[in-house]
Amino acid sequence: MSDLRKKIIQTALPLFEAKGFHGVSVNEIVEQVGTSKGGFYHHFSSKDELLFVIHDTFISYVLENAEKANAEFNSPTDKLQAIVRSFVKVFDLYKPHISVFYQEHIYLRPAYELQIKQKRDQFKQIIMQAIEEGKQCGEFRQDISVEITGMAILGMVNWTYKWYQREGVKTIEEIGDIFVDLILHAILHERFLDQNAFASILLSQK
Amino acid sequence: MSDLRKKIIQTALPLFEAKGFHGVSVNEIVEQVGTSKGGFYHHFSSKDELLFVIHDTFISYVLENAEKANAEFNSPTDKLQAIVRSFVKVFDLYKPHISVFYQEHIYLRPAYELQIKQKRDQFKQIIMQAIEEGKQCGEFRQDISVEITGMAILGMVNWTYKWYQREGVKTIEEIGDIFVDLILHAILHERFLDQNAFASILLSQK
DNA sequence: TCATACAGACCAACCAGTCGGTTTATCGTG
DNA sequence: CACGATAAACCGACTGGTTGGTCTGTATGA
Repeated sequence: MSDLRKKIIQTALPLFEAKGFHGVSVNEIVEQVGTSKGGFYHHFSSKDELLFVIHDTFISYVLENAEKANAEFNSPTDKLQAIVRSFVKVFDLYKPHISVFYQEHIYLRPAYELQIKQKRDQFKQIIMQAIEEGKQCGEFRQDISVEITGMAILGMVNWTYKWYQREGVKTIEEIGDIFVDLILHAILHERFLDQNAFASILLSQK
Repeated sequence: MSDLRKKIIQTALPLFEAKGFHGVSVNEIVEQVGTSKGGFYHHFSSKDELLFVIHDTFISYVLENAEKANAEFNSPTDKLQAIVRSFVKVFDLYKPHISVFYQEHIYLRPAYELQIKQKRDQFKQIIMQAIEEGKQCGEFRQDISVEITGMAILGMVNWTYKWYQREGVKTIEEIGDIFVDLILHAILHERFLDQNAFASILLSQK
């Protein structure tokens, strides 16, 4: 990929994050980059395409990782753990992307929106399926709602983009561990919850 | 409050929710309402004020409820339960407000932004304090991080605005119950987690 | 008569996107 | 290596359209 294209994306990202898609004009972007309107529109067909590219790089990465984790592990507990851990890490790598993703998705043109939605739904499906499996094979509690629990987990993790800071007291890995701990305490079947069994499950993944 | 002012807010809300603050022009709003630019600017000093009012009605309501719940109960478990339950209910009452709140807050002018941020921080503080108390008095696990757990709970609940639908299979009260159940399983001290003790805590609130 | 409520033509500012033109890199050929 | 040609990369003045906000005027009710 061309250098200028990369530089435009890198420059636009924090601007969008801070001021929103409509708070930043193309003129402002090209000025910051040190290029021109011509340069911009040589690499992007529209301002919307820039927005789409930002969305897509993030969601593609997340989906890929989730599919890997999903394929690698067998037990639902291990699967869910791996998915959550890798998902949380993304918030360190792609925080600006994610902020833009969740704040500005309304402004995506329908054709773009559709592509993004498909990948997002796939990702959601992977999580829901892991919970469903865990319920059926008895690792998770029988009395949890798959749908609501899935959305609760998604919400808990997704919300990280609102508050996570690289300079904070906890590293992203620590945050991931805490999330996994909370989730497993919340949904694991009682028989796995005594100290030793639980510790061994937690450690099995590290 | 004047009828027209109310009607403008009610009309603008779903428009902002669907198309975003910048996707809806003042002309479009006044056309839908059946009034004129003059009518609009007689009641609002700017388009931004309309955005602020939407933010403020929601966050003020949430904060008020949380303060009530906080004052009414003594044990941290009861407090946290009541706060979460009342918070979740808000997503049924104020869903459009909340969508706008989380999607368009970047576009608030600094002076408005500051007012909103203060109330939001107060609310956050109430939750954090409840968790801290629960830890100290032994109702909650000793090994949880107050900050991260608090943000996890906030995220789980806040994210509801992305998926909750009034016509869905679960009512908002049921969703609230599930959230409380997940949270308490995740953070309650083990000694409260055997079936009977837990059921009694859950029921004590209903 | 006077203030409040509303109407709607109007304006300055801004913005995404275009387009003719210029520079720079690439490469085949003698 | 030199040279010319072809295309890709980039420049920036310009435009058509839209937007938030203003201002003068009118109607209504106390």
